[in-house]
Amino acid sequence: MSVSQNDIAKAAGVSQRAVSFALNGKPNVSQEKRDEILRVARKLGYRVNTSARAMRKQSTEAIGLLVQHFNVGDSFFMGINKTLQDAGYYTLIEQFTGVLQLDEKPARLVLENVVDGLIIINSDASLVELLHNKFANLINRTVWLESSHFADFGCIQRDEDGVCQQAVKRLAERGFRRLIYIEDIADLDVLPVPFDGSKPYTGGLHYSSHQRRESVQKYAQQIGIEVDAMDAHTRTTRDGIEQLQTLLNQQTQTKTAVVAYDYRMADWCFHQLAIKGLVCPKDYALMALDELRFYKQELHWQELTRLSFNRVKAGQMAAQMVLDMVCHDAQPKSVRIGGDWVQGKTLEQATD
Amino acid sequence: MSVSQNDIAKAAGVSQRAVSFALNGKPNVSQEKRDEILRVARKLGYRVNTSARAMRKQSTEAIGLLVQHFNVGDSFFMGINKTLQDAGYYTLIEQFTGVLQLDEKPARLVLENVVDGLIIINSDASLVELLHNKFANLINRTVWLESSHFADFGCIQRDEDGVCQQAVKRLAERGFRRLIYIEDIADLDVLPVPFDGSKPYTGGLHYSSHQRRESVQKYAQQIGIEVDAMDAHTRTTRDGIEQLQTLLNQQTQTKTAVVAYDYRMADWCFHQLAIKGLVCPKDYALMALDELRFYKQELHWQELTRLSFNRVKAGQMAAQMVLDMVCHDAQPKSVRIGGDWVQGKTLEQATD
DNA sequence: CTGTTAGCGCATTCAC
DNA sequence: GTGAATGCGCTAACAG
Repeated sequence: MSVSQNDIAKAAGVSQRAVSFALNGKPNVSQEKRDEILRVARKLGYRVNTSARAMRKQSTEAIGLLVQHFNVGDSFFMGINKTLQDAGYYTLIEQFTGVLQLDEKPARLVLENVVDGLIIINSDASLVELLHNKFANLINRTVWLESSHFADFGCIQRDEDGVCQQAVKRLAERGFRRLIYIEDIADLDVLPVPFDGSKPYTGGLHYSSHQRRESVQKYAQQIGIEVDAMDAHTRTTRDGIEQLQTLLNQQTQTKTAVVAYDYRMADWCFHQLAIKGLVCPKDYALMALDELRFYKQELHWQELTRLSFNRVKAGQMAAQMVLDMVCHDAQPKSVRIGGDWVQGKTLEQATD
Repeated sequence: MSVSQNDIAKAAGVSQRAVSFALNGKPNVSQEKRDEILRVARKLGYRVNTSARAMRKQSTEAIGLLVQHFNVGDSFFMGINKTLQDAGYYTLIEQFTGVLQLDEKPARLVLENVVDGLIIINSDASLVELLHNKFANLINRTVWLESSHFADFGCIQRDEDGVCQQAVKRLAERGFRRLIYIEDIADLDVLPVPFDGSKPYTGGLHYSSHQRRESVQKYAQQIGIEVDAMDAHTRTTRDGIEQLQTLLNQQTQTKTAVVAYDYRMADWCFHQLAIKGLVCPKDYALMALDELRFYKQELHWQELTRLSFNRVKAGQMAAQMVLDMVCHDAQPKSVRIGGDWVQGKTLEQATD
């Protein structure tokens, strides 16, 4: 069996209170007793019982992470976990698919008093309602990271609009007068089934899908730049590339750039066009509105011009925000985070 | 404050024992009392206090996930979390960098009695020693997933050797008599620093880096196929592509295929060679030994011939294994999991 | 400055 | 079939 504070107290010939105080670095224990207690504790291999402490303190010192899917979360996770670790908090992670139901397993995180606070990544509106209706006590201890929900406090989003504005502005500066905006809004109902037979993510489209297209068009129009927007549907059909090729062939004298929704979309364009014999940047210019990468250097394709969103930092911010809520009952203001411009060779006239 | 079983007992006019028994579906409570208790519990919005239960049951019903980095874990996470959820267990996640020290934050997971079992992903030998020396009680409740450690039980690895054998065999069948094996063993000391200023992963090379090269060479040699092995160093220098191009140009009459360590390496080859004007599969054949993707369809590059490792399933196996250990004191046999051959257009003579 | 003691919420044993 | 009583390991109020 594991050794308790009581065991230490007996072994060291002191009271259990002294042990608790010594272990937690509190005053009112003489230095010699403190030293002796720590010595014995180490010798006996004492380890706190987190459950007991949590019960007593009415706080689990754990933060829950509710995610729709894991495949975009890695950089967020790193930032979040690092910050929580440093603050002495545990990270409890739970995946839910689509709309979270109260009777589902992932809901235990909020149902069973296991977390002091919550970080919710990539959620849609349904979860907001659920939390507001059923868990009002949690709502001001919840941070919404990259979720469609954006209220006065507790929300962190990438500044989609600002990023698009920056992209259009930079392209205009480089003389581009026509943009082909390409994204990949999959029809969620017809997505193929993953390996394990489970349902694919059906929580609705990420809000950025609409936002980026709209914002690019808006800012391009303001400066008088022409935009052709298209949807590649790479996950359901395979014919997007012909459409893109046709659009590129319409390129007359007007300098044209392909603006991809994100790194993957750009990747797909590059690959598919290469198969068709079109080489970037010789035959066309290309940039991505989002990078979706962990370490900067992990994007092998350093030639890609892109707006990179620092998700590690965003994760750190989210964790700090939830800690402020939990520890100081604060209501930290919501923020939108901009993107970092990374100039690569896939854009002609690289002048900076 | 939150409502306890005692509150329910008072409200329903029964004893607390009855409440506990009713809520946990145990016998020795009359049906009418049971119904009434459940009704009251629902009305009052009762939620279990996980800490109290854990303390009483001497088991937290939580499994810890110790990871070196998050960026390869997504598919593992999905499988693991799903299986643990279904079994009613929580998933506690903690990242550690390089060699885990006892006085470091991530070690709290094992230090503080917060988990019933452990899944360790991508660890090197140092952690094995640590656990054996200091936490003998945890060692037979630990599953090593994709870690360099491979003992009699509790280990799950991709069958590196078998996968390479399969790759060589299939390439031989298709008439390839020369292979260029390419990988990317970065010099870890000179890796650029990530966004956040933190140290990059320095836990040593993943064992597969050595294994794949060796196995490919071994099996090729057995059949009399020539192998040129090279290291691209894409993360530190940029000149790997010239070497690859040179090797490809040496292609005389012998049918040659490029065998990439993983999807990313293949991706890099494809991109860089495209920039040089070399198109796949016209100018060269290409395959990857590992896919590293979440959903099958998420690899936009469906043309890539690859050996795909089902990490979601591996994650499920890992979770099941740790549950068997925790719940039934079992010592499940270690396993090596093979790869699935996915035939794409990047390999000529696709005949199956 | 130190020891005693009372719960935190739950599962379970024991007497009835 | 049921209620009273116990203790898990810990923190903190209280008394000495």
